[in-house]
Order: sequence, then structure tokens, then C-alpha cells
Amino acid sequence: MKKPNAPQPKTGGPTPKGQCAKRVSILDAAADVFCREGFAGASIDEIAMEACVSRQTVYNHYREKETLFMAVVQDIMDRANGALFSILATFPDNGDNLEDDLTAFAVRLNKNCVCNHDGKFIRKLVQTEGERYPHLFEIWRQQGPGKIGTALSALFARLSHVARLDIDDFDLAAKQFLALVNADLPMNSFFGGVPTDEELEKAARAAVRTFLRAYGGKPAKGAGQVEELREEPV
Amino acid sequence: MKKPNAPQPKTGGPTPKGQCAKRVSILDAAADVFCREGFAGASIDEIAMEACVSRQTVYNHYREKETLFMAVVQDIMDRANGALFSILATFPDNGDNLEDDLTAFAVRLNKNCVCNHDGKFIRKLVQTEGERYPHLFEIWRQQGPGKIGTALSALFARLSHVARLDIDDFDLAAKQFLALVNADLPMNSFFGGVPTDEELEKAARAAVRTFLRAYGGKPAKGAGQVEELREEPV
DNA sequence: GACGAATTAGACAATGGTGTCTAATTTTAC
DNA sequence: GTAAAATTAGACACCATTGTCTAATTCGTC
Repeated sequence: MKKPNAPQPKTGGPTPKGQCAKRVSILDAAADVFCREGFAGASIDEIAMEACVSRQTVYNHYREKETLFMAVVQDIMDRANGALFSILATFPDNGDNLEDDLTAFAVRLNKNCVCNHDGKFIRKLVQTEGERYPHLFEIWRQQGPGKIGTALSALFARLSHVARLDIDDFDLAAKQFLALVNADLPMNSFFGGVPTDEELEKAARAAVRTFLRAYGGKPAKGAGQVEELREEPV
Repeated sequence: MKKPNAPQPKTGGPTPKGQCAKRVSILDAAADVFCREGFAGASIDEIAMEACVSRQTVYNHYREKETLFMAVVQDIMDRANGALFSILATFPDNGDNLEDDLTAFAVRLNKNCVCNHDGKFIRKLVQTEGERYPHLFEIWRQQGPGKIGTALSALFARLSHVARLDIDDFDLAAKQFLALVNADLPMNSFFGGVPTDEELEKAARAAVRTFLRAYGGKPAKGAGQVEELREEPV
């Protein structure tokens, strides 16, 4: 029952542009349709149409609907993961201008990881298909943006060494930071549109202000050596 | 997927009789299946099966699939709305024991409105079908739990008259309160299971502590009762 | 018990989806 | 230029679903 024309694994060299372009095109279209219609509601014909490709080509590249679906998920996860870590790398590393720096960071995070197309897709996906494909949810939590919380936690721990932050539970603080940052986003960002830059900025600043009201500024009442911090065990 | 025909409805309590029982049974089953499979993935046969009712009866009561879907949505919205307002009525009205009272309130809110079956359904629904049925989203935002934010806002305003709260934007504070309360919930509450009472309590207390660190305690600089304000920052 | 309304199982056409197959055509590689 | 591979359109079998219809059966009520 093997197909006569088994696709040769390309040896990493100059992969034919046409073929690769089709793959990408299919993946993009499939992401779109799956996101819009859900797994059950998406039809291969619609995907092929949107990818400007014949249905058979879809089946040639991805054996069946579920295979295609998984490939889409993996693709989006990888992209989202890349974006996430590139943004996390811009987390402030000094306390000179905490409010502004954290606000700008929050804006970047929301704009590139949470509110963008991929973020929306993943959230929708985990909610709608997480029950049917439990390992999807597992992958998301382990290797995907689900671990944003722990990553942020470490960054806050680092930051607390050089800035006035009175955090005792970094994990909790990270989760709360994320929650606050999304608290004031307009709800239509749930599906339809991406919030404007102004909305993002406003929401982020409000969140950071509250966060710093809760966690900002060490007591600093009794001692005078607050400028430079002592080393603390992690 | 269940027993083909079990004449006994599963709902306990005062069972409505006759056709009314069937209606309720169908509505319940439909909510279940729609929530699990989405609109496109849900089949009338499955709903009829789960409701222990023939397919024709479903069509007799609700003309077609979309009618049934809308009826389910309306039903869940009404229930959720009722639960929400009964919980909002228990919002603390004095500041004698703010942390405990707000924590208990947050637990009630999460347990009965956010993490329960209806809340999960509505959230999933708005995300998956909000695009296809925009008026669904509109109804949700106007008459449903979507307005929880504004309601809470008024309650915080009331509370601030009799408690030590330094809130300038009640609307924002309400949104942030809600966000914080959900920040530390275990993620599996997203679909699978309801968090345990311990998890709810822990998450709520952490949220309220942070909230009160940010908003609790009016400046009160002129007075001398500062010692009670902030204790043990560790 | 009897009558009418509700319910049931099952058949049914229509539709739309998946996945396979073929034969023709285009693209790519050599 | 030629051969191999990829792509295409279209037909196809198969299956699931929706919504209708009918004839038998059960239920509620008198």
C-alpha cells in the first residue's frame, strides 16, 4: 500500500524552491483555516484553495488531515517560541527606569507574543482541541509559550538583584505580572483585531504601575545601603 | 457513545415532567456536546443519544441545529448571569477584615462563575464561535458575565468608602482584581477539571495580598496608626 | 379503557467531507 | 533536450451529517 512516489528526504542542500514554497503556503493556509473553523470545521478543499494548490498536493505533503493539523501546530509553536525568547531577551537588566522599561517590555511581549496571530491561534487551539488532543496541551505547557511563566520568574529574580523589588515568590510575581498586563486589554483582541499601539501602551503602563505599587521599592526604612545590593542566594 | 436508551434522565431533584423534562434534557446534552466538540463537530445524533431522546424529538423542540445552539447559549448565559449576581451580592461591605473577606469572595467567584461548567463553556464559546456569530459575543459582553468588570468596579467604589483602599481608577482596579484572581490558577482548569478548594483558596489569597499591597491602605501619612498598615515584608 | 399528543425507530434524499486514483500537464534536475 | 518528479483537475467510493417523512408506539389525561 505504499505510494509509488515516496518523497525523497532532501539532503539539506538547495531544496527546490517550488516544493518548499508550496509546503509553506499550505501550512500558512491551514493555520488560517484551522484557526477560523476549528479542526472539525476546516475542510481540506478550503485549505487547498486558500493555499492556491490542488487538494492532491496537500495530501502529498501531509498524509491526512490530522497530520497536517499537527504540522501546523508544531510550526506555530516553533515560531511562537522563537518570538517569545527573542522578547524575553529584552527584559530589563537594571533598575534605572523600572516603570518605563517594564512597560516597554510588556508592550513588546503583548504585541509579539500574546496578541499577534500566533498567540491567538495557540490560545484558541489549546482551548478547543486540548481536550481531544491532550498531548497538544502537554507540548504547549512544556515546550511552548506555556513556560513563559517560569522564564519570566527567573528574569524577575535576576532583576531583583539590581533593582528595588520586594518580591518573595518570583514565580507568583511573574504570573501576576502577566495577568496584570493582560487585564486591561480591550476584549475584542480575543479574536477579531489586534489592539492598537496606544491601547497596548496604556494597558501595559497601568499594569506596571500596579505591579510596582505592590512589589516596587524595598522597605529601605531602617538601613542606608539600599543603593547597591548585597548578594542573595537564589 | 453512551447507552443507546436509558429512559431515566440523570438530573436529580424536582424532575420536570413530560416534555419539559425532555427539553431540559436536550438542552443539557446539547450544551455538553457543543462544548466538547464545537458547533461544527457536534452532531444532532450524539446530542439525542446523550439526552436519551430520539433525533426527531430534538428537531421537534428546536427546529434546526442553529436554533438549538442559540437556545443553549441563551440558557447558559441566563444561568451564568444568575450565579454571577448572586455572588456579586456577597462582596464585602466593610473593611474590618479585608484580606479574608476579599479572599473568600474571590474563591466564591471563581468557584461558581469562572471555573465551573458554565463559565468554561462560555469562555470556550466566545473564543471559538464568536467570529462566526458576532452577536453572540455582543450578547455576552452586554448582558452576560462580560459586564462583571463594571459591576465589580461599582462594588470597589462602594467598598472604598468604608475601607482603607487607595484606588483612583475603580474600573481598572476591578479588572486587575479579576486578572490577579485568575493568575495563579492551575492551567488544567482551562478545560479538564475544576481546581480543588485548596488551589482556589491559595490562588485567591495570593491575588488579594498582591492587590492589597498595591491598593490597600490609604496614605494616612498625617496620622499615627501606621503600624497596622504593612507588616512583615520579610 | 380510550383518545390525542408526544415520542420513537427507521428509512430517506441531499449535501459535503475525506482520502484514493488516474491521466494529463508543468516544473525541476541533469 | 530529456527524464524524473511534482502538480493538477477531475472522477470516484465511502462515510457522516442534516433535516424530512412515515408508521408504530408510548404517554398523559380524562
